[in-house]
Amino acid sequence: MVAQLMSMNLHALQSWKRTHYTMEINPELDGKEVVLSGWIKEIRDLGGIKFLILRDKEGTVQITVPKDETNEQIVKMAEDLQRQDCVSIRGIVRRMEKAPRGVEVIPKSIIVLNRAKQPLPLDITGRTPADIDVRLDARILDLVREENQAIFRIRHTALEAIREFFSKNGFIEIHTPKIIATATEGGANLFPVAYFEREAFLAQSPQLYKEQLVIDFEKVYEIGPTFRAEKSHTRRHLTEFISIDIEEAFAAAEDVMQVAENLLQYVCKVVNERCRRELEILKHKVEVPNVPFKRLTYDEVISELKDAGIKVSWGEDIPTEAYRTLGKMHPYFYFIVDWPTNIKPFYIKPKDDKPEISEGFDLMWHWIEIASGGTRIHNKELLIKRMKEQNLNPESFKYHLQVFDYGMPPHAGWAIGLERLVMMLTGVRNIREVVLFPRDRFRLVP
RNA sequence: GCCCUGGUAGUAUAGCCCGGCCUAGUAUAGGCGGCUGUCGCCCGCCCGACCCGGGUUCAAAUCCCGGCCAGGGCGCCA
Repeated sequence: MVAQLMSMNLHALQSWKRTHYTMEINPELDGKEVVLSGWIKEIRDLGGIKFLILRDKEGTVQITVPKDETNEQIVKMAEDLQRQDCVSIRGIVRRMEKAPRGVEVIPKSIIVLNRAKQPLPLDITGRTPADIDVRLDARILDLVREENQAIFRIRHTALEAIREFFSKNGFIEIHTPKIIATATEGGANLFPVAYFEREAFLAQSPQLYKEQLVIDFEKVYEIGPTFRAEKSHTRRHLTEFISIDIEEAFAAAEDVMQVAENLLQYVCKVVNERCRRELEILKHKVEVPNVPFKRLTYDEVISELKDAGIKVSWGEDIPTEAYRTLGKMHPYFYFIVDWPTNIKPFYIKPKDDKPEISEGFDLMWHWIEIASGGTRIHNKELLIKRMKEQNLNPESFKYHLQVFDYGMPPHAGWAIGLERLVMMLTGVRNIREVVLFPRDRFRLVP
């Protein structure tokens, strides 16, 4: 019987066009006929009456089957339904105090569009929680859960807010190549790819392209994938992640730091306003930060750490343990500025009056680095000198360097890791939670 | 690259330290039956597991070695 319905339903689908989403069903529709489509989330059969929870992209609504007032065929079909079956239901809305949200739908007819194989690999209601590894193996089912829907709606809203912000502030969205011929920054490990008869790499950053493009567009931003072949295995690292990059002509570090703090403030505000329900589901609060954020110099950080009993020699990178301590002293957002030049990438500008200090900065959220950037070098000779100091071959940057002969303006920029930002907005503790299909040191599927 | 921890039914766990009482307990999912207002419904019955290989021992889920897989951390970074 099910098979028959499934073959005829394509033909019949026109008359089964959805009239409402679940969340649009309210007590005012009492007595109206509606058509709903979605998936069975939960089933509670009390014998003479059966309750089905139907889920669609907007939420859930209760379908109630009172067996003695429903025709036999519908009762039979309802008996047959299982979690995660895909169905369309035509029924009458009924105002009902005892139902969730004060409303339910009494089915007049049901079609099964597809069945789900039982038992499912994990509990879609989330009451028997599965490990992250199991969940990622069955990610599509995992994403059905309300908490995950909330996470990805927040991620969507954050991206929406980011684009709004950049548009309002005169930035143009760009897309630079992800298949590249040479390392963009040196240092970080790139994934090699077979590019016909040549070797190519997956881009670890749009850095050089976005700098070049300031000649043409002055203020650019890119939201796109970046790849890092680093063997990190932590809750805050991925091998593929989305980087939010900006570059601005005629600007220095302080100018783009202001862009960053204003952007973060705006994103927090928008997510707070537009994602109330999602934040409630996640039991998370987003605090809208005040601007300007604190600006700590590298020297101040070193000295604060020293007072806390952690010794970091000048010119060394700050180890994770030290960041954790620092995060406790400075909850929420703060910048670290005036980094030693030697621990920053070659394109970060040394200070004119004190070249051992750079105009690079990091933006921290508690102990996690959420963005980094700075004023860039726009003088070709200095850039070549810095490449050599970092043991990079200027010859392999020929196409980048030639652009500096075409009137490269002073410029500055930064990059924010989208996933780390979304961790902050959702309160989740594992970065893989905020990516649909995460890639890390060990996970390549699904 | 290095370090730590773990692997028991579809899922999540108890048991492991101190080997035998484990025919491996519980919850949830799944199957069957019952139940007319559930919202983690309830009740009864059923199905279903010790990661793989080797070793120690009269005896191994439990101790030892190796492998595989997973989680977390370091370095590096967003």
